[in-house]
Amino acid sequence: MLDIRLIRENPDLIKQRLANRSGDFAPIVDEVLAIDITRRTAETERQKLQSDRNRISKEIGIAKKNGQDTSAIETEVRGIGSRIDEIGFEADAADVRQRDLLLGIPNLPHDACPVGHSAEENPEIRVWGTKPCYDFQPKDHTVLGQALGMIDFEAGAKITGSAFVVYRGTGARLERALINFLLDLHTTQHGYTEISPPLLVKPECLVGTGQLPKFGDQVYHCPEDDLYLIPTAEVPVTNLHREEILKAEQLPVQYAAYTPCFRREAGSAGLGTRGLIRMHQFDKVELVKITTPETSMAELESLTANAEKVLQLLGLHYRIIELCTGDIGFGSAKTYDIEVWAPGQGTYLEVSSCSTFGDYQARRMNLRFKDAEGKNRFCHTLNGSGTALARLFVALVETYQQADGSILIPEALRSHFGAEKIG
RNA sequence: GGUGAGGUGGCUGAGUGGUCGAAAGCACAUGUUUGCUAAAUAUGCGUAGCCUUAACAGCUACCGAGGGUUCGAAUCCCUCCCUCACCGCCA
Repeated sequence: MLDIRLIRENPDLIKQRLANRSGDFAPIVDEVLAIDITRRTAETERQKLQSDRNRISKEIGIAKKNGQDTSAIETEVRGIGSRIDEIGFEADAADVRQRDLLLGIPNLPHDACPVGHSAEENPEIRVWGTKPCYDFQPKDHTVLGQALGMIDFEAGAKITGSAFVVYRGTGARLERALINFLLDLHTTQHGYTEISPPLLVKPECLVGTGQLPKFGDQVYHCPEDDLYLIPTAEVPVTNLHREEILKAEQLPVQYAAYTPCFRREAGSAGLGTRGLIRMHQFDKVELVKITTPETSMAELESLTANAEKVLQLLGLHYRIIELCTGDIGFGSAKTYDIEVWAPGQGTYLEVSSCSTFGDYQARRMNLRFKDAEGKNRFCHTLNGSGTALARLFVALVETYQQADGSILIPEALRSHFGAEKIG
């Protein structure tokens, strides 16, 4: 959520910076400005009337104590009360409307975010490793995995539906080994505290991180309890500190959480995403940081480096893409995507998206810290996958496939997996 | 799910209709004093909104949440949430 004061004082600057995103938000900004005036006018009037009523009510109390008749003055105050109700209704309605509008405005792209219109303009920042060469035609993970009995799409479709998968045998074991490998790496080497959160959250948590109200069609909802299945651990973990005022010395907060993620992927059907690449449910280890405004940009670099370390240790070729203003997420101020090479696909797969949200999420969830001067300020929040499991699974299986269809397990993963190869 | 007891400021804890944003204590901050640690003493010490300002100040709201009664609610009524205890059920 953007600061209404900033919008009020620099409307043109705000519009200009939002114009670099995809979508036209100038009309919403104008509506916010108009409703802001309505709201404040009504609020001021209400407060004046409340002040009058408070003063007169006190006088009534004193008069009654002295045994005086107060019926006339009580009638007068009753009139003030009904006016307060009327103007208050107006003020509250404007307040709700203003907040709704503000929740629909995306974050301002950071100055360091490259300007561009679409994904084609995302600059490549760096590349690690090289594409592996094979003296045979590398196979797709669905072919390899199904031949080895690791993954079963038919079973997933049978018990739940399409885009759900059953891992079995060595497939399930590989998934579990990867989860443990990732959590161990981030908690013991990178200083993150492990979190295992609920997978169902209240709507206000999704508002806090930005999925609601605008992207409600992408999350699974349990209407009887008004709870949502998390689309990413970012939601429960960042919201751990919602409505809190942290002490400056607590920062940065660093959490690593493994959770399944649930996404409806509405509108994504038939987009040529075969196999494990786009599922309604997938595992992910998420990294979340809560920082001061001064350190967030440096923390984004270290967060990204922490995620990259995963691929380096597993020996998987990848590249870092920086998202341009036309392609960054709704709440993001600056984002790096990590894309791993999948030989069977002949393409790079996004396995991590590392973003700083500035104070955008913190405002939505009222997450603050007390600075050295004792002032309460909004924190900055960051998160990135460290990493998504299903696509990591794909890259691993496809990269380490052998001519005979077996899969070699990279050195770093062997102690977690408990074997050197599959098949 | 049932019954009972509770939810007040960072913490403890008063307050059952009237100048209560809320006593007191602790913690914290600052000053003073006894040449240090410590003690004593004074002052300050919640969050947000509105209106203003060079700054201060002022006003309004907030005592789990939301409604209601009233001229006036932390205090009375209703609904809900949470915590604790016991019972039932259960991985």
